Amino acid sequence: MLDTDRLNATFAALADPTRRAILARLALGETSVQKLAEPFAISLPAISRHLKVLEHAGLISRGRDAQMRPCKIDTAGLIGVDHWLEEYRKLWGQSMDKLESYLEVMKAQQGAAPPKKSRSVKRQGASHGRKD
Amino acid sequence: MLDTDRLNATFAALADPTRRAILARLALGETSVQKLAEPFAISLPAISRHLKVLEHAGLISRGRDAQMRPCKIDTAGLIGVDHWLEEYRKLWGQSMDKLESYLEVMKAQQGAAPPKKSRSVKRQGASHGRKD
DNA sequence: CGGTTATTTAACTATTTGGCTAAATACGAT
DNA sequence: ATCGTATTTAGCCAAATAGTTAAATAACCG
Repeated sequence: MLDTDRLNATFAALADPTRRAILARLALGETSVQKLAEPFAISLPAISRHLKVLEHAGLISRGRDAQMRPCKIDTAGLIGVDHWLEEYRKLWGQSMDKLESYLEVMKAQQGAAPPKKSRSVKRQGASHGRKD
Repeated sequence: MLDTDRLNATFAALADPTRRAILARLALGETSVQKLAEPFAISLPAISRHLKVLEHAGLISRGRDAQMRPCKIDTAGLIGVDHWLEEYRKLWGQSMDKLESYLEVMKAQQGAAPPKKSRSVKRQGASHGRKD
């Protein structure tokens, strides 16, 4: 798959709020299709198709556990976006400052805790309260 | 406009390779619609509509110069994407090394001292092959 | 004013997308 | 084998999208 097609697919996948919400849920950890479907008012087949789109976009991958197909985030798609964005970050000046302060923090902590940027990483917390 | 709608629009806009190419061109500087259209095999009205989509997505803005409507990048949309991505960056560990080496390069390039605040990042050709 | 250039709007068509329901498939348990 | 649960495929429809050409608008030029 060409880089260009992959980006087409990834951005297109991210353009749908239901799919972004699914991704937000998956950021908390692997789950079954049913569990993923719960918060939404749409049919299971609809969810199934959203998942196919996300998978095709390199945003999730799927395993097999009995009759379930647990989904988890695949970072490939996100990294693709991040990399694409890299070209443009120089356009809004803050990059250096941000990187600088981030690095400062890291050095101060010397490999102790993982990124302490903006939000905290709640492993268990249910509310990822995104309106997303 | 809700955050969610804005993201829908931005991601949808970025899902089209023509629009990404337009953005890549605009990263080099402001231009007229005609100039923007040149590299493409599609009609001017088609370009015009792409521009409308990009504008609506907060990715470009337009001025007026005689009968031309020069377009330039609006960082708002890109920053929106970057911010959305922030939630997910923790999922792929590489951040430290990458930031580290990036900063290293920057320091090497603009004379000894670490760029304290807001040093504008020089354009240094290099890296990222653009297939877009 | 009338002409030329730059860009947009209108009207139409083909394709894609997202949703639905009903039916099919895949496993595990009985 | 048959049943029950989990998920996908099929077929249908409505709305959105990307392209087209032709016509409209906007601003400058003589």
